[in-house]
Amino acid sequence: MAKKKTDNQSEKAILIAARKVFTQKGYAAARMEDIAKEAGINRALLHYYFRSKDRMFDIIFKERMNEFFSGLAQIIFSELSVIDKIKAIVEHDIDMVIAHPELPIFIMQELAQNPQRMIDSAQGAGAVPELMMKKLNDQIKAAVQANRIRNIDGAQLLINIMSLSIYPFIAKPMIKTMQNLDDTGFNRMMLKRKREVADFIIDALMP
Amino acid sequence: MAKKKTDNQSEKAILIAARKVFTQKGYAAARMEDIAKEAGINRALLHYYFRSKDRMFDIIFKERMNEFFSGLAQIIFSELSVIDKIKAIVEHDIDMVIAHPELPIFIMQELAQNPQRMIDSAQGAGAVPELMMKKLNDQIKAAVQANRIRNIDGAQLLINIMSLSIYPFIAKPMIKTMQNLDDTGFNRMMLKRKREVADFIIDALMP
DNA sequence: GTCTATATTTCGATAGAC
DNA sequence: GTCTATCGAAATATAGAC
Repeated sequence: MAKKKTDNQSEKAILIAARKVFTQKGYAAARMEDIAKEAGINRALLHYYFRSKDRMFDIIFKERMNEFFSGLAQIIFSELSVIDKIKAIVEHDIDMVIAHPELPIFIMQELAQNPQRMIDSAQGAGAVPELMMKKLNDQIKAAVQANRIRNIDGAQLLINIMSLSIYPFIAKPMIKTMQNLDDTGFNRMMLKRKREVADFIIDALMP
Repeated sequence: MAKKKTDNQSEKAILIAARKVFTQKGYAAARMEDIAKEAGINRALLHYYFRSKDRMFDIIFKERMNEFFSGLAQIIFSELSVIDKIKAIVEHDIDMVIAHPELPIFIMQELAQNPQRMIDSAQGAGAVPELMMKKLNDQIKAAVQANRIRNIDGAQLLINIMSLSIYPFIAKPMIKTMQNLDDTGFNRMMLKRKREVADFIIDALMP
């Protein structure tokens, strides 16, 4: 039963393989042959299921964009305090990139090649980005008025949180070399960093 | 005199073009034809001067790596105070990425594809990374003892500075869309951010 | 040194048998 | 649905004229 049909097993295997290869190598360097081999099937089948490399890439890219951004909105719209949201976003982002280390470079590299993808994606999300920023800024304003934190622009705060959480994984080869770490050591450092990043941001916001 | 020789004008034009095309598109997506067209010459000349795409890329990549890292060492080894070094690194990094916005993604993407490049480069620099970190950590220790700043690991501090300065440029398409900015607006925001990032870091370090 | 023409290889895509 | 074989386009690299 390694052959024939019924089951959409091959399609699933292809999607898993495509996700891996595209994410690791990027669109331009990814080869249909790589994906087929990774999926354990023939190149022709890729076209049977997905017609072209471009269409396959579109599917994978949208999926990965969603993976990258969806957690953030959920936390922002939750009822946590500002401080707890900072902690939650750092926790979420670092966990995400430990689980998917190549995701940030993949997303950012492909967005740089085709920024329109970001605009399309934002429109697909309706007014979510605007609502998110409003929710966050309102909450910051309240906390500032109660003298719980210093004033800061919500957008800048988000950029700071994501920078501190995600950039180290983008610069991973650099950090591993300079700190003389292997993959295990790097991940251990990043797990420890969760706490340090949250504290660092919170310290900077204390009045 | 648009033709014939003597002058190494063509070689220079090719290097400039290669730098631009490789940095914007990355190795895999860059085409020899793109580079030739950008340089205003024929594809065959690229091979005459540089033999292959790989050799050309090596030259450009090393050059750009150096461009990316050289400023940092200079500041670390200077005689500025810790606080002034933080300001100087932020200033330097943000200026650098405003001048060369595609540099960080280029470096990080290609390093991810071939981490060995980082190791080679670090060896080429001798013991510079180690010396750099020692110098910084000693200076931090002294400042902590004098109660001028809180304790922090030098490596973590450097990661934080570079994250806050460089990541926004890696995430540029994302930020432009979410903040509804054009390129001018984005750069204006980043220039303003110089001060904010330095303050943010320094606030987090105040005892 | 520079160009045109062409060789060579690689890759995405399709045809057709099973 | 899956495979083998092959087409045709694109991309790197080289040969050879000027």
